[in-house]
Amino acid sequence: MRSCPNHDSCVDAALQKAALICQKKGLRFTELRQKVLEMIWANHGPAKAYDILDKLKGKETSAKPPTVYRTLDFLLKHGFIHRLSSLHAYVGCSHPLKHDECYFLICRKCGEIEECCNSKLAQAITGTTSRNKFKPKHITLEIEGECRECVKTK
Amino acid sequence: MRSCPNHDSCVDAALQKAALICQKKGLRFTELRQKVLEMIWANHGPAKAYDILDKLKGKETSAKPPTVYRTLDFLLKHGFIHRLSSLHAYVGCSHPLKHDECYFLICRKCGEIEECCNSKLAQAITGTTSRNKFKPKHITLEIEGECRECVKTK
DNA sequence: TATGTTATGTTATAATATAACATTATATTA
DNA sequence: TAATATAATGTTATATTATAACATAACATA
Repeated sequence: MRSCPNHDSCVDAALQKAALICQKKGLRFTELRQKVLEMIWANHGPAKAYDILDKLKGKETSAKPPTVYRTLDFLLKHGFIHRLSSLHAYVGCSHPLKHDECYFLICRKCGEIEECCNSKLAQAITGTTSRNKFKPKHITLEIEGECRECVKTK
Repeated sequence: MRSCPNHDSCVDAALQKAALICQKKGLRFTELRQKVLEMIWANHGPAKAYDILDKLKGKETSAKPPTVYRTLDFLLKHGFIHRLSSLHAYVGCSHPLKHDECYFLICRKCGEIEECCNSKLAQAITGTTSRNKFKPKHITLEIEGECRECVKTK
């Protein structure tokens, strides 16, 4: 992980945050959900549903696609992860509860994904939609390219 | 089509534009490519690959998935259509050649898609990426919600 | 402990997309 | 114009992503 020298603490933080939020909201943070969230947080890159499935199978269970997709739905619904449409993949959310709309910088080279929550950008989007009298419900903004580090090491 | 009183001319314009560009660039605008582009332009909503496939089959051919996907690739590559990641669908581009990055307002209710090329928005995105020293290669911005018309007719 | 609710298991299949190789059509140039 | 190269399409097979539908198990609450 380029951005985090101690990734374990990164994962722990995410899991603890999720546990806390679940507690507050009266949601059940089951072992399965924990495991899947942890797998997604295994790195800051995109996690694919069927890779998660394979890992789950490896661990013990007779996991099947619905096992994974239902768990992903739960995690998505409560803002613990995001779905990256352009990649058919999922990534952990670093600030669940704060806000819904997140934008992503996706590095083609190292695969790292940076969440990027920029108020100017948010404003520009709102500006566009309101000028069009369009009522936004969900925004997908995924910017694919080369990250800071990878640009350096051409 | 809410936005175009005479949609036929809309389709014709798109096809003519494409034909012209192909000619200039020395690309072959084959019958298949024309047909597929026309099908995508059949409305201003998202066109799905397998729906196109079905229509093609209906027409005559022994069309198969690669037939469609290869044609879509061609149309995408040369900017005649856009892919909407969040919908697994494709939509005609109303100004091929002008620029690469287009943003989309996707109406949940009527399904209409508006291309929306806003320089402020483009600037905001560039601002964000450059602040992050991120070199963007491809931008996916899809805003799902309710369009002007559908908001009215609640 | 009975009951409703939520979560998970299970089977099957739908929907989206590509790999790999064969054939046909077109363009080029000898 | 025939030979050759290139681009387009045909064909078979399969990979990848995702959901429907129904069964069972776990948990929360009365």
